[in-house]
Amino acid sequence: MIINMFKIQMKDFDLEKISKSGQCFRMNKAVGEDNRYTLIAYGNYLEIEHTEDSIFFSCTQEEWDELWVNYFDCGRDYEKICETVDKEDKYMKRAVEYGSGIRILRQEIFEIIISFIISQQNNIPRIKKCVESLCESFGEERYNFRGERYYAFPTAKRLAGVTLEELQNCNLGYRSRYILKTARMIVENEVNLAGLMDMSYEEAKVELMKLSGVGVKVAECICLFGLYHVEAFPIDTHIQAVLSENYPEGFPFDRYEGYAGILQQYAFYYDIYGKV
DNA sequence: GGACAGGGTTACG
DNA sequence: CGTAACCCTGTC
Repeated sequence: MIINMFKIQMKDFDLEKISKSGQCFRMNKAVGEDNRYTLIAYGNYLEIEHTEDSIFFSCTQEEWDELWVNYFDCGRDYEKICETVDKEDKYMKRAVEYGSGIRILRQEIFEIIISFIISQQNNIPRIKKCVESLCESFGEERYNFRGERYYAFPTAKRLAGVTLEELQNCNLGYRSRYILKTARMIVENEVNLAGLMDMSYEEAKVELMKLSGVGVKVAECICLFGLYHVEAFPIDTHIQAVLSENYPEGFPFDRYEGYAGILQQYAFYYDIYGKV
């Protein structure tokens, strides 16, 4: 059915959880297919099918090596990370078990910046709608291997050139102003995206907060999902509730130095979906 | 059907 | 430095 299926075996890889974990907004379950997902990233369209013992990707080995192996963070051992959780930490033990299969994707920086500006005071289904609307309106039109049309995420240059009225058609609410200003700042090189890659987490965070609509929380999300600083630990309303309920003495950041953000992702997922 | 909150940030006082 | 205002939808 799918042309150029590339097959791998990988543990800790659950598309359902990754797609619902609120880190990416363009990965979706294929309609009517339980184990198949579609994804648009870095301008490419990908289908993924999960069978009992293998995962199939609609790409060549070359494309896999060049892009997707890195995108799915295949070089990291998530099991090992989960094993470092304190046995006495019942909450985090449950969270990593419940969220087993979650990975942190290495996504495109500009897409992450805009997506997480949209995410403020917003919920995941609506964020997805907004992002998709933005892509349909301003993203480059392309065709997948099935001959179906899809849209790449808009470039900064394209967004910087639109009017506020045009943006508002995407139902972004008050975030339209932020997005337009941020896109323009990036095009004007007031914040240099390539430069961000070479900065430390703390430096990148400060730099990102120059952008309109980017405060502490959004900057930390961008660092975690767009720059792959897995030490970034964004605290939103969910995580805030988790911390005050389960870590009244404070979260053990020292124990998880350098990768606390990955545990944050498990906790976030568990808090949203794990409650009975 | 109106009120409210949803992965916050900005711009005031 | 605390707090209201900001858009827009889905949900109650």
